[in-house]
Amino acid sequence: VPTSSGRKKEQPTGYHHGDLRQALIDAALRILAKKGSAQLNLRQLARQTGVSHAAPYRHFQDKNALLAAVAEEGFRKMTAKMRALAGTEANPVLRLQRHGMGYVQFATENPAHYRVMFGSELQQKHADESLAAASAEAFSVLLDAVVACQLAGLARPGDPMNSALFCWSGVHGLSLLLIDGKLGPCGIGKTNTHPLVEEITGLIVDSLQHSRR
Amino acid sequence: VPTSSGRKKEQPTGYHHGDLRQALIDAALRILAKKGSAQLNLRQLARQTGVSHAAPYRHFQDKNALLAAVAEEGFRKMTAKMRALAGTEANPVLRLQRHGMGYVQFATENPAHYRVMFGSELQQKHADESLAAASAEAFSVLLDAVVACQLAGLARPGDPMNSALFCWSGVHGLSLLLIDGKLGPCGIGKTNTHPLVEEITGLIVDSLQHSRR
DNA sequence: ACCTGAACACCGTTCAAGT
DNA sequence: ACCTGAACACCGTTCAAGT
Repeated sequence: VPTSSGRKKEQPTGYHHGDLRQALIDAALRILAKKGSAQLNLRQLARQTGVSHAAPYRHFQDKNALLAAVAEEGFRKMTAKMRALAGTEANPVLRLQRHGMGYVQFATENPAHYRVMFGSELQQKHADESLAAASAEAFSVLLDAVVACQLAGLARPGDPMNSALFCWSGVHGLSLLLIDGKLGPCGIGKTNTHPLVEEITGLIVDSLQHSRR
Repeated sequence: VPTSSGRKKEQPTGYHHGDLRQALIDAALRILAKKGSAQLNLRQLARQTGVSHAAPYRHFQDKNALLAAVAEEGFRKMTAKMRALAGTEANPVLRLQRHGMGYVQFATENPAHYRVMFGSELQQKHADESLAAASAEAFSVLLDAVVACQLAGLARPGDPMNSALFCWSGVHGLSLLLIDGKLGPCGIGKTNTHPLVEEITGLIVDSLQHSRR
């Protein structure tokens, strides 16, 4: 059975939406941005989308499936941001740092969305295949960058997995501390990123070079 | 007004409990350990404690206040574990690493509890003073250990805050990746800690020494 | 195929009333 | 002081019925 047939563009049947599924996801992102995950519920989503509270069940098995779709979109956007911030930078160490800064930037710009991606509202994350794939692709950006550093002799050799996980731990922890406001106010200016972000991501990538282990 | 009068030992009045407040917290911890935070609700807690569903409101303003108390107890236990794992170790760098391992160990042994401490179920964490104090004390363990490293010339000088936050980011991120199973099965054996934990906490403390910044 | 309306079980919270 | 029972608003989910 095709698991996601007709997912991208549903026929505009003359019913309320050509793509209620995407409309629900968009509404969820709006709620997350404005109110937070505590206010996110299917009935409210249905109301905002102009359908009955039972309609979402035509597109999602349950609330958890909706959350999984929201998380999946988050991973795609985060991956794009990580790649965008690296731009055309040639130095592999700096590329890795820019990926990390992109990661943190996505998290601090979309705190509630980020929380859905990693928090416990969303149950059994591993059960959703396409969510797992989107998450793996984000990680692969870090992993590939670490390998590039190794090839250039700018990171300790050996299994790149550990080094990449170390980087992920660092940016993940940093993001959450920023979101929780443990490191002071999160949004300093509009486009400016927090000065600590550059410093700490720098510490992270540096430690890949200098480690004695 | 005393904010928490008679908090430790309430008089056994002959009513259902000498200390319903603590009984509710204990019941919450039991649910978190066995079922996860999704199953944690006041009515179930009241049922398990043998009181009506309205009784908890005599001791907690709302569900959020109960979660704050649960989180606070988590920070105390985590602080104790961080101190315990350092034991009588003399080397300040190794002490710092042991603190980090204790942090991760608490998180992986009590994943749902840890999630309440840092997740978004609990709203406005900063509003609860005694929760903020318990959280700050846990952080101070790391901070003090970093200062000790600096005094011994084993960590770069300068504001120890950044270095401590870097360490916290690392163990926080590592804990969550482990809890989410991104680094393979979490509980390898009963008392054995994951081999990656020692390695990555080692990387973290090492980077405090070797950083060029 | 897609959506509606009623219905069920459940939860957070409040409040008058009980001991 | 501490607890109970009824009550209200709300949510997730299901299902027969509509177009």
